[in-house]
Amino acid sequence: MSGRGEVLQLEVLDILRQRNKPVSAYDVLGELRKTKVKMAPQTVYRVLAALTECGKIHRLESLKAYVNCQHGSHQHASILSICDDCGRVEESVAPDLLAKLSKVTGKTGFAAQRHVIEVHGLCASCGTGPAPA
Amino acid sequence: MSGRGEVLQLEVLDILRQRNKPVSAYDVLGELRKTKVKMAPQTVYRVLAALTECGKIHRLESLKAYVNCQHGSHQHASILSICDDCGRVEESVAPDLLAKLSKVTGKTGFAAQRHVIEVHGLCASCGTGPAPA
DNA sequence: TTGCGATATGTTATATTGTAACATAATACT
DNA sequence: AGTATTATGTTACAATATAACATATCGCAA
Repeated sequence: MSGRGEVLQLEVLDILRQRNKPVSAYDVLGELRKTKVKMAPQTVYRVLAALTECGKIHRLESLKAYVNCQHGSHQHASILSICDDCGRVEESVAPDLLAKLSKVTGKTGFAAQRHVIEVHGLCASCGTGPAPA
Repeated sequence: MSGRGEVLQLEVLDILRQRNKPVSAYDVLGELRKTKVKMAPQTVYRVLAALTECGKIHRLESLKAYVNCQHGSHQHASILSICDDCGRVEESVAPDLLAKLSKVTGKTGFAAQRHVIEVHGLCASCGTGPAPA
């Protein structure tokens, strides 16, 4: 393993941390291009894949976007709550729920390998006092 | 509500039923274009959105594709098991699990509205005897 | 029944997201 | 050093999705 790409990984991680919201691959690309004009999509996707793989970021399938992992990194699947109003994402961990899920899907002999759990709704701030017009 | 678009809905539903596997919007488009040369993406997406809305089909976010609902139609969120080998999708229903999920994500005051649950893995046929080389 | 507002559908164009394929460079091993 | 292997850079393009506006249909009131 080289150490070249790792600098870029940190840079991308920083971008996600600063935004603290879901960011699309092309947004990341745009950010990177501010300093690296020749940056290509492929490169960004590779970095995002690497970061996702090692659990430092999460991909939000239903938003086609990425967020920084709030726990720094972890292996077990996350439950991601997406506020459809403010866009912020909360991360929950519930191993027992994952186990139950595997059990449910396993009834037919299905062997679960990767869980994608995304919950859309409204976060506490946006749900309670939604500031009427 | 008109009855014009409903014919198209049935046609799309038929395509998904016949394939019995996840189908991309553009695959559906291609199929439709066999008889309707001028069919446009927008139209297909609108039909798919309508069918999804009323629960007759499900969108697989992690595959960017759609499947026919195995139960004909329903309102509660489905748990979709996707076999990464043969591509087939199984559908589970587990209201208690959804309730638990809402409870977990609700700890912070988050109000869940829509659950996206997709499980990748291997189905019974593909997992047990994967036909060695 | 006709006129009009609201809604659905058709059409064109374009935006966004994602990868294939190959060139080049770094690494690791003999 | 020489060479196989893996990572990275680069170009081009494929696949997915939506904006914006035109046209048609419907529901309803005057």
